[in-house]
Amino acid sequence: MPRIEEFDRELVLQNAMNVFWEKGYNGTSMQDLVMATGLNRSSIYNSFGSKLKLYQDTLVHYQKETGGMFQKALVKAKNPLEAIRLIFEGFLPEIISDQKSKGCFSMNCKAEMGNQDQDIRQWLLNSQNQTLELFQNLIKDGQEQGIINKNQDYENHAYQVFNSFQGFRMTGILVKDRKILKAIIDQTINTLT
Amino acid sequence: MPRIEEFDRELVLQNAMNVFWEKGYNGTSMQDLVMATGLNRSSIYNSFGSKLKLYQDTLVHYQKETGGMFQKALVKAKNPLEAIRLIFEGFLPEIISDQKSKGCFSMNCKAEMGNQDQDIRQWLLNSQNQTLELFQNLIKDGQEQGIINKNQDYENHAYQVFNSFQGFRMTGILVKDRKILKAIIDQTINTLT
DNA sequence: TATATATTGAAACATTCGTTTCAAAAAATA
DNA sequence: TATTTTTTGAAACGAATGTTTCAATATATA
Repeated sequence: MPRIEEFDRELVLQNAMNVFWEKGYNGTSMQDLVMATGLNRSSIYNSFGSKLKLYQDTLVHYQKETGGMFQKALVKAKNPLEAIRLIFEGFLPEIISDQKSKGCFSMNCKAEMGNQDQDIRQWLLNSQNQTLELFQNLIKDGQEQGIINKNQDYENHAYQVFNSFQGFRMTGILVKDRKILKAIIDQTINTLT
Repeated sequence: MPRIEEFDRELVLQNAMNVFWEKGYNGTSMQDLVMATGLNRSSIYNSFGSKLKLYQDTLVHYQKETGGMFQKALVKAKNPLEAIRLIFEGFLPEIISDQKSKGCFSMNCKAEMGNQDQDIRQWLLNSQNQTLELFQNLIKDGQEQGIINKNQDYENHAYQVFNSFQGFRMTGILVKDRKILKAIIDQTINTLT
């Protein structure tokens, strides 16, 4: 009996995400979202509840996207060390071609909303733990294979890589020079070998 | 002849900065600023021009503050390597005691406003260059003194330290464990020795 | 085809936004 | 003390904010 939703939910989330990404949560108006998604105001509220809920949905959408990039790197890599390198390098095209200087959606979210909304804060913590665990597992494997040094235990190594990765995303906002970015990746990998 | 300004300009900037820092530019309303500074609306406009100009003034105020912290580290340090360590460690108290999870004002600004206002973008670039030059000079000195390795030229080393520093400020938003933060600093210093 | 259900479009909601206005108040100079 | 200059307080500005409303529209089932 029900009339079915006409729009492509993932496409709407993609478009909404891009606006939030560029302007931030508070910098984005409902009117911006109406124009970017092509949906009517009432359709947005009917399907997503509120501006904040829609924002949270775009965060999950983003997580899926980046999760896919991580998986690609894991599949392509021949060993754990190369996997970490490929994860970093996977963001190079996005960083360099980012004409609008949107930066990283996740970092932007953390800076703007990490201390404003409890649900978002929890999402950020979960996302952080997921990334840390991924690095931890890779480094543990690498250490067992003798590819990665044991100067530090795998937890500390993982935090260091995580730290460097976050710096990488922030640096990439104003630094677009591939050579410099590559050097930063090299140095991060170097601390593991 | 003129009636003199009654308020302490630096104190007003300090209070305004704290609001912007916690809520972001777009998350802060003029009413927030009136309450935080104790000034009347018209006084704010009369003395600072607009919300955006006031924000820009708080950025400069912040730069003075952090510049002071950097100088303290330089004075206290016995060598360039220790200087870099002290710079990082100088932010530890702020990070750990940051109950509101405000993070780093400069990182927040970069994430939210770096692509929204040309003047702010330019300020961020200047600020970045200043920090990079500081690190470059320290590392060049350290290399000449034989304290810092020559695995990389001083420019690349500086970018790596800068990158790690930005990661440090972002990581510190959700990670408050002193041991972990110390380990991140240690690893950053390690790449230089 | 008739019915039930959900989505859609346009308008309106109260509230808040950043900013302006202007008369009253205050202080330094003459 | 009189004058000049600036700040201050309170109110008001139009525009924009996020959200709600509700009749009209569209569709899958019976």
